[in-house]
Amino acid sequence: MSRPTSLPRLSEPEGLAWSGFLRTHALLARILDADLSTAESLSLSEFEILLHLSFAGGQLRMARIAHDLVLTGGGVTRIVARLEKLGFIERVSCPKDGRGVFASLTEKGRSKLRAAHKVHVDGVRRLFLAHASAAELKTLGKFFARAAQTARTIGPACALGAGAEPALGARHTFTTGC
Amino acid sequence: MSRPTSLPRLSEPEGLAWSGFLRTHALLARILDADLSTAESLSLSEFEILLHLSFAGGQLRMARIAHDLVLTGGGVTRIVARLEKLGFIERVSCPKDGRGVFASLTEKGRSKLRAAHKVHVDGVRRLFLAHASAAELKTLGKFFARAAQTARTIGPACALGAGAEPALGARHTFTTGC
DNA sequence: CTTTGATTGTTGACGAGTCAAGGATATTCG
DNA sequence: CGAATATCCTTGACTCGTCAACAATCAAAG
Repeated sequence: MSRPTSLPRLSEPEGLAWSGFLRTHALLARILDADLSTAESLSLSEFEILLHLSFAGGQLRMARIAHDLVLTGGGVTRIVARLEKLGFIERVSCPKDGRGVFASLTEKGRSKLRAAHKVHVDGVRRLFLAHASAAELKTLGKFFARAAQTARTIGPACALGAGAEPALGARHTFTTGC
Repeated sequence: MSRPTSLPRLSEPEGLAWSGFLRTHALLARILDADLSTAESLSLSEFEILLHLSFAGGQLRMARIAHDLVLTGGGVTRIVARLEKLGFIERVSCPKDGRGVFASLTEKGRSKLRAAHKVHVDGVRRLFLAHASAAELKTLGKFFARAAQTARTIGPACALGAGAEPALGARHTFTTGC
């Protein structure tokens, strides 16, 4: 009875990889968020926006953040609103495009980020990086890059918002230009 | 200026692996959920509970589901309530333990699961499995197993609910016994 | 038996982010 | 120029799952 009938089953290694992926993500997200929250009163998604801004040189437009972090426009508006109220971010309207709004790291935000980053990196090393050799790490990186790439271009089976991407492949250096 | 000052940075392969992990999960979760929703009107978490029940032989106690799928007790109560209303699951109180409640797959639930499973597996192959060789798949599986294992036993830095696990290591066969 | 302590599942209150609608600005084309 | 169309951000309504409090039950110890 316990045999799940005739499901188009995954092989065992397939199943282990996939379910491991899901469970690991759920566990790590929960733990990292908890660590960050108790240590720095920042949620993981708030932190990730701060971090992403820093990587990009300090400011980024709302839509870009949403795309990069796989969030909704509305979602970003709200997270940024939170961060702004805390003084970690400033909204700066874009001069060249009347519709555009930059989320811009403040000095307070940068210093908060430094503190939070320590906690975060610590957790990532302990929970994630510690389990892979240098070679495995490279494999992981390439694998995820392929998967993410495909997911972004292919999208849902019932295609919705795909098509050739606009302009976010390479450049990730100083994005201060509008 | 664009250099993020003195963050205890991750090396490039480390950063790529970690951020790839996050982004890939976000993308795939979103797509798989959308596919499942439009094709079978089932959310990903609802589907996962159905699937997990099937794997376990048909029924499982609430707490066990919560543990295995990394959810909260309250969360499971609500998802199961939804599935029950749809007729895919039945609540059966546990005879040996007055507090216990089994979530039990109904025939309707099994057939729904079969349909949804097809869609799901299809997506997983296309978006995830397609990007790894057999060898890489094994590496992934082992890596995630180690990570999840550690995450479960170590838990948050500010330890909360860890300790030696109760009894869910091996047995995963016919769990029909109470 | 009874008391104390731990577990189990449910529920109200809430936070987070999605979705869809809407106002504002850009862009394209006639 | 002017109209049609697309993009950007925000907001109200809503869904989902968490958190904390609670009632019920079990387990251990006196």
